Amino acid sequence: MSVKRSGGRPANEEASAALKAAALRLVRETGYEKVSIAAIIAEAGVARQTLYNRWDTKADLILEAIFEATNSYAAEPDMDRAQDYRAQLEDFLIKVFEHLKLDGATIRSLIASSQQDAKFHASFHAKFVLPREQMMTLMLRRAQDHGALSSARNVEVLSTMIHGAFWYRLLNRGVLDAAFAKEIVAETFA
Amino acid sequence: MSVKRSGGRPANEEASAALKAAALRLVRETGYEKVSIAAIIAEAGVARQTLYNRWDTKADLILEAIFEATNSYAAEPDMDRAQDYRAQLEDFLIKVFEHLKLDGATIRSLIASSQQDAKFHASFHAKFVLPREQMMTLMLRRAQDHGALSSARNVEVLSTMIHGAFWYRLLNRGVLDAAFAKEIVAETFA
DNA sequence: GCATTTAATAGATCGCAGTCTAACAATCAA
DNA sequence: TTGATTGTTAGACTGCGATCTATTAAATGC
Repeated sequence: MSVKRSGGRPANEEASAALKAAALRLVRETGYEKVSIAAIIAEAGVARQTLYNRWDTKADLILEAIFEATNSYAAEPDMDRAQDYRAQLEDFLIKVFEHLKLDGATIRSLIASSQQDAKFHASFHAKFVLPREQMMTLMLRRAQDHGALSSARNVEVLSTMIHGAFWYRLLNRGVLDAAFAKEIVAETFA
Repeated sequence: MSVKRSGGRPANEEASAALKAAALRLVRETGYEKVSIAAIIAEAGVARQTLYNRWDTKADLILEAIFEATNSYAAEPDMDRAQDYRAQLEDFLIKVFEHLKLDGATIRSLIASSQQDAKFHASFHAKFVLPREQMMTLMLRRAQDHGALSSARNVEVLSTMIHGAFWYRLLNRGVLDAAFAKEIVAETFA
């Protein structure tokens, strides 16, 4: 996949790492909108163009920084619970909500950015949105295959409704807690 | 409600109307992001400060322009169908989706703006989001009161899931058509 | 008329994301 | 060593939303 290239100065990997670290720290500390590119490159100690050599926009940088820091958790459903599908969904939602306490504000800003920039929307959707949607659909389908969920239900639509519910709460600054997770599960399996 | 005031040049109502008309036309024609304040005031033939005397931000102006142009339709559920609650919800969703074909892109941009500006979020939520959410909850509650929907369901959560589903589709450029409306209704009354 | 108050206007200014330029640095191939 | 290629740097520049300034205009009360 790597492009053939002969010669040329190699990109400085430390610069990339410093930029991601600076971006993540500043954004979590100060908030996406209040952090300027100038502040990020000052903190990372690199030139402005070095950032734009690697990422197209501020949103692309922050997405990658957040993604690397968080794709380790809140990503996989708990397989120890493979027999109790309601509990598995509830645990999964609780873990997602837990993560949103840390990065919810940033993710809201990334969703906003994705509405204003078609190119960023495509990469945000592919890297962040779609995998989570597919995982949810998979969980529901397994529940359906094992009879925990009626075979008459449309799991894709249900998945959209569940994801939609917490996007809606996130974007409208509603409460995202364990009680809400329980309520979603109750409606899903009603 | 109007503040007592003696003297002072009266605000020019034509300027407000011209600004809203220019904003609405340009935004529908060109798209929210591509329309500049400079273009709007040029089209309306007023000074920049005149716009900012009336609205705090571009988003506030566009919200009011869209709102005045559209709160007439897609706002009320069809009372002729007060006996068939599934059909009433389906019709309502279809009407909302129909409107989104015209202004969906603009509303996406307003949702994005509301994530980046707390003050605008408050007014967008109060004027646009909350009334629609309450209407949906009311429809579901009536269905529940008449036995069309199980009394065990939580109508607030259901309302969030339904609204969430089409926010999610809207923000992710998914298809919002009559088939999706039918599917949502099917899952809601499942 | 005259002082006061509020609007409208043109245009300068600010802050910030993103682009462009020109000089310099690090690598490979010959 | 030399030339080609790509990366880094500092800083100028652009575009746009929003603010600020100074001047002029339209209303009121005395």
